[in-house]
Amino acid sequence: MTSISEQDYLLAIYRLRGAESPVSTGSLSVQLGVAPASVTGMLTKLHRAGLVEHTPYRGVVLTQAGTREAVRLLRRHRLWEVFLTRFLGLPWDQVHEEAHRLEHATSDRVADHLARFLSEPAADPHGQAIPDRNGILPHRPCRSLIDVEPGRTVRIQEVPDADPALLRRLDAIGIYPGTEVTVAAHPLPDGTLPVRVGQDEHHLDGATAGRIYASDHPPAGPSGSETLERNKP
Amino acid sequence: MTSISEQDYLLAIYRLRGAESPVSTGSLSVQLGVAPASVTGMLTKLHRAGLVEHTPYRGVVLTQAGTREAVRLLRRHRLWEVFLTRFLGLPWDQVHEEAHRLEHATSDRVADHLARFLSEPAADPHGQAIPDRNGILPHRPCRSLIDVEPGRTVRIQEVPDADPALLRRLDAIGIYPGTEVTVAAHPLPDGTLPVRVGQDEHHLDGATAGRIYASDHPPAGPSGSETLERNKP
DNA sequence: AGGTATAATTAGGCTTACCTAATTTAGGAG
DNA sequence: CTCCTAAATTAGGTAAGCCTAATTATACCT
Repeated sequence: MTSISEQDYLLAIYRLRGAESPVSTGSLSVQLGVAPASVTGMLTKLHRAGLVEHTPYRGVVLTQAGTREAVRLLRRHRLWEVFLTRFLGLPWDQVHEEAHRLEHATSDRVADHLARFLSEPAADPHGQAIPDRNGILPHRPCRSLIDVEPGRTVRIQEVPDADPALLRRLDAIGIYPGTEVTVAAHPLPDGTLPVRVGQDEHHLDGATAGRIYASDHPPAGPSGSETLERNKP
Repeated sequence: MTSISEQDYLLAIYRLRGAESPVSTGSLSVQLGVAPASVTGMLTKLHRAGLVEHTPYRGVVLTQAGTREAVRLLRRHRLWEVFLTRFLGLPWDQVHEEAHRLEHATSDRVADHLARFLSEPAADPHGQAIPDRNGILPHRPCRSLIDVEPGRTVRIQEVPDADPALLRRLDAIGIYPGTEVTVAAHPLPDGTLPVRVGQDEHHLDGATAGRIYASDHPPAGPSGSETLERNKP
């Protein structure tokens, strides 16, 4: 039985790409708001439980079992985010925190019923993909805004979900999944990226632009295959 | 900030009528599945926090602050039970356990939005009243089945929510909020109470009958003021 | 190659919430 | 009124999960 703390660590490692490449103690310490020494202790514990491969001073990667558990949690988290925005009408900058608590209190049974109730959604309000009940994450081809060539118009697929202030800013300038934006130029000397949204031009700071993902789409047709639902009812 | 454990104790005390009269260490120990010594320790802690009035060897009562907190939790618990049965289609014998976990992961904000989404329900699937957001519990006049005079027909208002096996039995014989039952006779020597439900007669054991509550209602009209929703969709 | 800054680990403690075993209290029976 | 039993409390101990401080490893720079 994994505790809430253990679950938090597994999900944090997963979010830092720990299913693919080693994650440092330091980055986990920042992500979880915990002292580095505490991370080391927990990693040892998760290692003994077979959820993680930890090489001292070299970082940590999730085992298959650890990845499975992390994806289960990710599914619960994002399903709750969908429910909270779509049915309870919570603004998209508040649902991450709420879902973070609910994800640990959700049985498989409830998760599956919730997914069915929500019509098996493919993505949460921030556009992040929701794993299916077998842990399969649908792969969508998209790339970071900083990798888009200047002049190209793309459709926003995904924005970072954990920073409420950032989400309110993005909402204010109209950037959310489904929006069309045009990258206006190369990044400026100050590191910001000029983008056009509708008639307006905004500058996104580099860190933000790097964590917004978009897909190319036929410039001719205004609507692609399927449009993600809006974050507010 | 009250911990999950503290919350469990407060709600357990409340359920044992600890807002009205003293509750013993032993009954809490049974209710929570914890050693009596652990209860004493936690009561001391809750006492220091001003949530509880504890007189050693004499039992514990909730203070006003403790009652307020317990009722907040009760509201969350029962709101989730309504959601889980009405929208997710979970059977009524499973929702207590699920709601017990969710209640601790629910902010005021989510509780209020959930209540609005559910149309401010007055009772959970077991007929137990849901406090409003100010902590006011609607009072419904009803009495235990063992207090009903033989021959009288009453309408079931409330059944105990925590025992899945019992709930499945009640469901099988058609006893749930809204059902009309007739108390067929005085309790038998073996302690069971004969009741008629539709055409069938069943014997309820004393402990069960004592925890089922019913209201008198006009024998003429088949439907009272408002009928509680059924436990399954 | 050596020295040093940074990151990670070990060592030692604290708090929460539980346990078992020993002791104390309350309250009824004789 | 005293004794006895059941219930409750105190005493002492464990496991999780966090902390700070001290130590050790890595890797970069000259």
